[in-house]
Amino acid sequence: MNTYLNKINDFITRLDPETLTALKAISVEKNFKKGNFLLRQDEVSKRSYWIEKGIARKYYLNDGKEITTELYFDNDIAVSFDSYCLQNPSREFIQALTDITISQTDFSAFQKAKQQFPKLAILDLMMTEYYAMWLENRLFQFHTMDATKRYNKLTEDHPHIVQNIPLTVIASYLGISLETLSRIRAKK
Amino acid sequence: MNTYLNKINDFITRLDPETLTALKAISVEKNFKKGNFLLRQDEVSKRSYWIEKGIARKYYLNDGKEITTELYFDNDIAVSFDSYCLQNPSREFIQALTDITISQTDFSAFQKAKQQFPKLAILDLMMTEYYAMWLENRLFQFHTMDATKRYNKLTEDHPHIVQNIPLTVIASYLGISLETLSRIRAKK
DNA sequence: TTCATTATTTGACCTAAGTCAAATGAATGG
DNA sequence: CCATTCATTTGACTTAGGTCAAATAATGAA
Repeated sequence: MNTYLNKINDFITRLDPETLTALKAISVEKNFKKGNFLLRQDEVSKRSYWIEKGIARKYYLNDGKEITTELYFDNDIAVSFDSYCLQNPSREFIQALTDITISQTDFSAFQKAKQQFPKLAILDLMMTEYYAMWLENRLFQFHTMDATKRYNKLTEDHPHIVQNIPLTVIASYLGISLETLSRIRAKK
Repeated sequence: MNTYLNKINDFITRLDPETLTALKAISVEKNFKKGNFLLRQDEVSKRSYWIEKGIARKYYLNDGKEITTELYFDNDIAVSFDSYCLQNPSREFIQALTDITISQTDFSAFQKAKQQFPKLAILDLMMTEYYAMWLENRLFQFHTMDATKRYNKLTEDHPHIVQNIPLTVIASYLGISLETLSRIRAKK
């Protein structure tokens, strides 16, 4: 999987100067304080966020309970995907879990740029493919691993996670209750 | 969601003749008998399958148990996604559940065609976006609905499903045991 | 038809994880 | 430095859904 991220990075670094300039022209750097929202429920996701530094998450509410669908670290792209694609109101929130720096790219400007610079369409495709594979893998983990295994896998993949993120968030990301997570951790 | 499928169809019908010809040139129609495999585990997914008529499914084995990850009907695209993108051996099987007719498109030919006809890259992007949204929705259903609700939703979305597909397949698609599915059906 | 094989149902019991409630620990503003 | 609020743990109990085993359909080939 990481192989594919490298491929994407290679692709970006090898872009011709014009395309690269066009991409930079539609991106802006911004900062958010811990706890603040990059996107709220019911807003239309008009931009994507490249996380330069810090941690963020995406979540939605179900029966008043938060379900965290994704955690973002350095170099991840944060976006409420269906809201971004369809330009519909989002059911998800995107929130900074630490102070963060992001580079945001405007949706409609990117749409136009893709027409003019076909390589940007290819880039968009590769990133979307990466996200789809990530989603497949997440489904796979839910189907084949119990709560303990999922937790172990997560801490293995992101050892720094526990230091920085409240357990409530981790539990909801793993699809288990806070209490169950606490018990899993107690066993070790 | 269906809105997006319409958008994709519109896009295809409005393609310029050259692009359309290029697309058709790399596609071939084929037939498979019920029970036969379009793709087996460990094979590399070198082509995508547009289902013209019939039903198919994608599944993998876990502890000797089948987990069905997707059901395909008319006009769906069947592909082992990560195997197709990365050209790695597939962990999934794709199998005809009825006699089916498909139109298959070669991976590497499509890659080349995308370079020459940028609109094909856009088309690929739209289809991939659709698949990612579908995956998000499937995850959403697993997180927010219990077995009964998932079954009701499935029969609602695909009323013809029960007539044609063995319950074992439906159960594994819903992520429940055959016995649980049987009990859910008995209640109604 | 009939037998054999496969699909589905039903019953009895088990288990991972959830819920509710209360206790303890940590962190932060005043 | 205390008090209040938030985060985490622990305990007791419940539950959705799984497992294993056996009983019925249903299907299909000879």
